[in-house]
Amino acid sequence: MESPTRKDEIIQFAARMFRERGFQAISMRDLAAAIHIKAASLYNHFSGKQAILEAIVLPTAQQFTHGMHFIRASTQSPVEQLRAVIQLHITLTLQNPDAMACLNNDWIHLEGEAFLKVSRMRDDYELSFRQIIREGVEQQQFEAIDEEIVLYSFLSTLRTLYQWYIRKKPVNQQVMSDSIVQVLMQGIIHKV
Amino acid sequence: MESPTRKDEIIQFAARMFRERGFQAISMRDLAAAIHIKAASLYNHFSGKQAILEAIVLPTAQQFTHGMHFIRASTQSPVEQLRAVIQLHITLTLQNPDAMACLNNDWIHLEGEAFLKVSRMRDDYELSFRQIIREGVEQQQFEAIDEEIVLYSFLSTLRTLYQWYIRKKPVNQQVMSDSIVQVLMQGIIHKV
DNA sequence: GTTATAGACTAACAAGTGTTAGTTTTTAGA
DNA sequence: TCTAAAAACTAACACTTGTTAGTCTATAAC
Repeated sequence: MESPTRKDEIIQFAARMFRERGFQAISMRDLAAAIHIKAASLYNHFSGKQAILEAIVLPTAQQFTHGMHFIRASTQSPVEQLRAVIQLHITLTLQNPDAMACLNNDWIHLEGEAFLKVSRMRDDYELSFRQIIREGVEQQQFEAIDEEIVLYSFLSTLRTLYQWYIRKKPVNQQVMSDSIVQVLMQGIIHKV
Repeated sequence: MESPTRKDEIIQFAARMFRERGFQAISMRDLAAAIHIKAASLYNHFSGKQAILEAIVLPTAQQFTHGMHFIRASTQSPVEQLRAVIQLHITLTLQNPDAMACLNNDWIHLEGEAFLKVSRMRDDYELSFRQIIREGVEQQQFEAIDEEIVLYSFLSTLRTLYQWYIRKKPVNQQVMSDSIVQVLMQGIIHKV
């Protein structure tokens, strides 16, 4: 009953096309044609275009929520938690870059309950992120810098990872992670 | 002949709406209604929807191109040039945040010559950015870090500035600039 | 072999899309 | 006041959109 083939194939193609041209720019006929199907046949698998978008975005958003909760529940120091968050973004991005793009660019086109759900998850995520930074400053692990700017700088960088990771050839996840951690944490200015 | 009122008003409204919901999600009737006009009347001012998008995106892109050329033509050190680039982004973003959003999110929906033009400008811009970083590393003003990751981290942060600057209340441009420069250049880790 | 089901199909709908043609109104300068 | 240009209008076009209804077909279980 749960043969994962067809439905998942649609999701995968949709994610790729939404990423490349945007949710609004892709019609059900475009999507169907890519799978060599007629548009009406998509409705055997999904209740509509919105349902496809939800099937892409919601699970991805939930992975971030769970990851962040796990990190916050740990006893790690702020520095270690921040490193773990970076690692979380890298892992999820490499795992499904197309879905990451949709989560970042097309979540606004969700409607009704799904939209509210993702909105809340984004808010919660940013809140947790902000708390890690605050604790790091309080414990003097971080400089006394503007929290909002750190949050925004980190999140911007991590959220657009899907646009850039390709340029690193056979992406060595550990090397990449170390580089990002160094740039974000230590800055770029040469020390002494 | 060059009364700037009506045409500019359309551009301004369009930029705001494109920013909020995306170029593809806004119809000519949506845009017209926002100005209390009928859709057909828009064609007295623009040849079409594409022309409106171009009128928003192209001038903004050109401002970046000119700014970068000016910086590269100077005799400043890599550190100073990088600081100037950050300043350029802040200035242009505060000057017209809606247009910045369109340049970042909707330039893909440009067609024909306009698309190619903006594509080239983006490539050139990134190339210059990369050169500044490279020279900084060569002259040992920067750490020996992964150039691509620095480029991507900086550009991601600066390009999404329009999403965040609002949270700083009566935006003091100098204070904001100093904070961003510090976070990006020096990192966040507390030193000794 | 019969049958149930998943998954494809055709045809069509109502609404919305960008755009054009032609016409009327408003505005501003002589 | 008259006139020419700017800018609004109505009406319609050809096409695309998401979606539905109803039907046919292949596959797998019994």
